[in-house]
This record gives sequence, structure tokens and C-alpha cells, in this order.
Amino acid sequence: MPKIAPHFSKKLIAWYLQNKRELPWRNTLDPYRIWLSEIMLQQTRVLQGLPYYLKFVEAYPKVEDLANAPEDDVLKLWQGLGYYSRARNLHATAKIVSEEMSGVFPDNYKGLLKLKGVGDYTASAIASISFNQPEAVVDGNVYRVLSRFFGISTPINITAGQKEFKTLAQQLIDRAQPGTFNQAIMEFGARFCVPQNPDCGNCIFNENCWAFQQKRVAELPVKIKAKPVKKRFFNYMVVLSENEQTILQQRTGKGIWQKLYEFPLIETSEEMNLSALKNLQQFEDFSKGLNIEDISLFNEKSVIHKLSHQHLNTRFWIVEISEEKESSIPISEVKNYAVPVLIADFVSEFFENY
DNA sequence: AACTCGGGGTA
DNA sequence: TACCCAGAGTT
Repeated sequence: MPKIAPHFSKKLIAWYLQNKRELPWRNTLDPYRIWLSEIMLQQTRVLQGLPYYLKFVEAYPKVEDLANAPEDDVLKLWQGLGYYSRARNLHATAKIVSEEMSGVFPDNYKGLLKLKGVGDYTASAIASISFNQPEAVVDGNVYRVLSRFFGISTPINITAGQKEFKTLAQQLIDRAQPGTFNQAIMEFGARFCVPQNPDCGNCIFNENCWAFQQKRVAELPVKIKAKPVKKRFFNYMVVLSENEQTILQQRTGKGIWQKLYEFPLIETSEEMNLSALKNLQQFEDFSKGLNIEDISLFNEKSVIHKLSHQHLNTRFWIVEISEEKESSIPISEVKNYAVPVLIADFVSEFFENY
């Protein structure tokens, strides 16, 4: 164990008690609410997740309420938060806890780790915060704080780095107050030891911080570069009948946005104009059975919807038809479906100009 | 071990 | 533009 450990932990917790934000999940030890907050905050900023947490707690105060909700409702409430597998796993886990565990969450790391959507970080967070177990969390904040303070240049996104930082955090944790220690180191990373231009001159740790002393703060933590994003080309076919009915489809299978809804999609390898689009077999399949009167491009400039690993170059085509299909819905009801932000943005713009 | 999964904030 | 965010699951 590093000699500094007791001192580091004590100082860190003192800072936390003076500087922590008041957040709703800090007023409870209820494992359901801790679990809910931790799932929502995975790869998500506190300020982005906060309104979703409040919505979920209000709609589903107990794990049974979440378990009894339709999956579509859960996805709709999750809309806009991203990484939708979290919502699907959240719902599945609520059902298991509610129906197979009598509504009681596992009270230790090993048991929590078996739940869908709960990995090393989340299991440690719940075990420490709700059950006072000495399980150290390692999130992006922890990587940053520890890599700088101890001068560790092992990349954080390879297995060796993850193991090294987990071991170190586990050695540093205050075993008398593990939940407070975990939240303290994360809060310190989020609020003080920030990625860019941290205020090291006023940092409580600067005398003992390796990176500050060596003037290497900007170089840590080390992360292997991600590969460049892919470009994709989406053509959404916005069917519109005379009485404003449209067609939505639910995304199935693998890939982005599983189980969310969208307009019929024709994906191409490049940006398409109308005549090229009409020549595709996919267009043939789409238009079968539709009485198409006219097709027009809604957005002259393609929308570039940016995900972390792909850019979606998107065109919305207004497809006017004379006879609506059985499966159609009023376009005004699209807002009741869980849709990607890309679709939600189109719909609101569509109604502004309508 | 590498890849995939969102959307938004920040410099 | 590039990087990051209270990471996990799949290939």
C-alpha cells in the first residue's frame, strides 16, 4: 500500500465534505435509487443525467413500479439520454429484482455484478454507497486523479491499465467510509482535477502531486487513440397521407437505437438525389403498396447527426400518398414514441414550418 | 483485446 | 475540431 494512502484519503474526504454538490441521490441509501443513478450516470455528465433521474424516481418510485412498466414507456422516458441498452438492461434487471429477488437488491459486489447492465464500476458503487462495503470505484474521474497524483502513464483503456488503477484505488479506499471515499474522489475529478486546465495552483494536493511537480498534468491520463468515425448516409421516408398519417418502424436487431422508432429508412453508401434514390431496390421495397403522389426533399442541407463513433448524413424525404396504409399513425402522435434525437429534432422542425 | 453503443458540454 | 463524461456488453 502506498505510504500516502491514509493522508490522501483523509484530505480528499475533507475536501469533499466542504465542496460536494447537493444531489438527490446523495440523500438516500436506497439501493434502488443508487442503482438508478449509477446506471444513468454511466458515460453521462451529472447535469445531463439529473433531470432524467428526477423523472424516473417520480414515475417509478419503487423497483416494482419500474418492473411493471412497459418497455416502450421506459425507453420513452430515457429518450435523449443515449446508450439505450442501459434503459433496456435497467428494465430487465428491475423485473428480475422484483420478481425473482422479492424486490431486494443483492447487498454485495459479487451479487450486484450479476445484474444486467451492472459492471465493475456500478457494482462497486452500489456496494460501497448502499451497503458500506469497501469496494473501490474506478471511473473516468478516478483514472484522471490517480494517474496525475501518482504519475501513472499506463493507458487507461487497456486491460493492464484498468487492473493497475483498480488495485491502486482498492488500496487507497477508506474502509471506514468507502461510499464517501468513492464519491469524494469522483467529485474531486469532476470538479477540480478536470481534464483541461485544472487549477493546480490552488489544489490541495499540489505539493504531493507527481504530475504537477513534473509539469506533466496535461499529459495524463494516457489514453489510446480511438479510430476515426464512420460516415453513414440515411434517407428517412416521411410518409404523409392527406389526413396527416405517417409510418413508423421499430429498429430491431443489432446496431444503434435498438427498439427505438423511426421513419422507414433507406441507408445508402453516399448522399442520394431523388432519381438515384428511386432506382434502388430498397426504394422499390419501401414503396410497394403505397400510392405515391409526390416526393420532395425536406432539408436542402443534409443533417449531420454526430454520434461518438459515426456521423449520420441524413436526408428527410416527404412522401405524399393518396391512400394510407393500415399500420399508419397520425404524425402528431410520433411524440408519443421513443425516437432518436435525430427524429425528434426533425419532427419539431417539421411542425414549426407546417 | 478490440469494437460498439448517444448525446451533449467544453476548450 | 477533439476530447470527455459516476462504463458495459458483445465479438
